[in-house]
Amino acid sequence: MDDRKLEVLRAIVTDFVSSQEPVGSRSLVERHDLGVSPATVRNDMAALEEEGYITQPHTSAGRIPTDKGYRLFVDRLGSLKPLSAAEQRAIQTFLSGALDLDDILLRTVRLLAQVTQQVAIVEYPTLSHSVVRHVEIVSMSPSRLLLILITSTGRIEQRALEIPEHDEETLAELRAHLNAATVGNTSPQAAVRLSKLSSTLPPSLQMIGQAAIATLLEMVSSEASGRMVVGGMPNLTRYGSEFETTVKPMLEALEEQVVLLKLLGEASADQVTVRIGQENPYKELQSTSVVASGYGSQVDTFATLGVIGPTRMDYPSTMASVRAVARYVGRFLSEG
Amino acid sequence: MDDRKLEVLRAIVTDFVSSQEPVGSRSLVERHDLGVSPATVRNDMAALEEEGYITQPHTSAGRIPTDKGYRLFVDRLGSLKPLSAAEQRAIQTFLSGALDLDDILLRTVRLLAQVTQQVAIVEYPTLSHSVVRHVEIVSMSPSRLLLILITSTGRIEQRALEIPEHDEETLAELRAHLNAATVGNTSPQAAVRLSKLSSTLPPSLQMIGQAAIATLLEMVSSEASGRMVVGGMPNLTRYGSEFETTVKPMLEALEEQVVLLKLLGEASADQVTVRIGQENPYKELQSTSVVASGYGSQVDTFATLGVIGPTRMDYPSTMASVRAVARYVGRFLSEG
DNA sequence: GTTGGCACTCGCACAAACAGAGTGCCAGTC
DNA sequence: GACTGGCACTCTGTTTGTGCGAGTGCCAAC
Repeated sequence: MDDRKLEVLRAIVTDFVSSQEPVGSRSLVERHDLGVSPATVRNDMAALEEEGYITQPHTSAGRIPTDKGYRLFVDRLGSLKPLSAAEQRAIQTFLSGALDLDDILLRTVRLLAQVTQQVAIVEYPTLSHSVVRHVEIVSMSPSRLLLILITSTGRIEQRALEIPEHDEETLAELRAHLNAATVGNTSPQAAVRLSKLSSTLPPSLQMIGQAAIATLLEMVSSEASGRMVVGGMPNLTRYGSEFETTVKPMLEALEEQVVLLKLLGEASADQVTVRIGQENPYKELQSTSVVASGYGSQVDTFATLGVIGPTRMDYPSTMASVRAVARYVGRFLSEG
Repeated sequence: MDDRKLEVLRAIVTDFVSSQEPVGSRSLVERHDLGVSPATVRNDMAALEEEGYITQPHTSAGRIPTDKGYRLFVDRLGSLKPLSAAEQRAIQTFLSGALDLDDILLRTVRLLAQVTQQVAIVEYPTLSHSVVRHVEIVSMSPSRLLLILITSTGRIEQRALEIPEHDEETLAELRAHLNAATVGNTSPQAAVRLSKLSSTLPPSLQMIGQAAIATLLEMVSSEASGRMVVGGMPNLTRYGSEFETTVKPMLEALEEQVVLLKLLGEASADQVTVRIGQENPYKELQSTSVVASGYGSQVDTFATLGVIGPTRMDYPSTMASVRAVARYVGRFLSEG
């Protein structure tokens, strides 16, 4: 593809993103040193439109990028825009003094929303990549237990359990068994060992033990129920005009964890993925894009975080911010 | 105050709530059996406006209620509208099969949002009214502990703690002490007993113990950090027109836990409170109302739940729904 | 106290006219 | 062959003007 045509596309994308209005040939040459006349640009535009990278909302209006155009822009033209000094400083310091995992993720999502000026989403670290630290059994009432699972990333999972009857000694014994089987293991390992434990339990523990193990297995392998935090909702008001097409479907998606999870998708740490418009799996979200990245330690990916916004977003900046935050949080959580 | 004038006010409020348009004297007599002519109604309207209960957006438009008008309506005219059979059924069944506290509250907030068609908020049960069930200490790394507090309402509070060094035995001993001091006590009681414990710890536990007790005290008395769940955000799209005045400030409030807490205020169980327009503590939310109710057992109020929406909402229905849901959840949690 | 009538006031919807921005195409130039 | 200036054309958003309808306030009559 022609070099100048690419340059024109880049110019169109950046101008449209900043102005939100269709951009015409005249203003294009005025604002960018293309070294050619508007007429020439018009020819290039016609070609770009022919190939499906841009389109015009109506005859005799300027051009706006199509999803395909954005895609090309992101793939071939999008040098990540370096963060400002202030942003870098913010990212370096936003976690200092964080209390617990909840707090860390809350701060993360806020920061991400703030620097990108969009809606941010942070997934809780998934269990499968973390190591079981402790299993606790607590008696809530004569007929009710609470099983608690604590992992190396600080995540805590709880589940109630109905049980016919029990005494403290039995519970202590069971607790010891469960911990012996799981602590220090990753979730998949723990699952295997729990299954084995099930058949080797002393008779006195059979009743309660089986139920507890079943529940614990569920918890350990409950990847699907990945919790998440959302922030930056007020930024939605910046898209005032496109209420129906953008804001409404987005709010609906944000309400449904499952949808969100699917949207974020899976990404290994340090790799920023972009889903543009109809590339993403829900047709209601055709006019929104998702910029996501995995985060984690050098060896593991804990989970995913990202932002969601209108297709016409500032991809270079957003991608840079997402990557920077993901890296920092990953490192922070690995150390802790 | 004149009986008929009250009746006129009621008619104006209900009509305006359902149509969202200023209501005039003619349509008023057409839709309500007032038994008088439009001219008479006009006189009453003039009086009502004089007294500040209604106002007209511009000369020669119909009237709309003022906050004061809504207040009078709620106080003196608002017979709670009974729930539909479908709603009652929904409320009776929405909690069946709930897994844990998180799940219960999530379902609650969804239900509330659905039946009221507005944004719903549910506060987590506060610690002060619940009883400590268990305290757990988990070693996360050589220099790091995780303190976990479990209460009778199923709420779990966690906090990380930096510690110089420690071995398992010491921890076990400390755990025993902490549990002995707190289990079975309400938060305030536990706080007192923890303070006492602090001075009677064996020397071997002094170092770690002091730090742990300090942290635990914080957790036990951390009323302020009441967590909450929000749901029904998509309902915000129904106020499309009043973006700036209603939706934006609402989104901003929803992002800030502290603001939300203050908005919900405190209410004892089984008492529905309504804050209309500028009655609530944030001037940005002048055009929104909050309908809230405490929920809990017969003896205790656990926390508050409610909905937030535009001042022109259907108060009778909303209040009825909030009350019904609050009652049901309160009962459910008391039994569990 | 209530009612019918009437003059008056606005806001809003609709239409027509207009200005501006942008395009596509063509003929001329380097 | 690629680029440019010019020109006719198209379309939208805005402005301006007009008429309609809903609603009010007031007054005289019942």
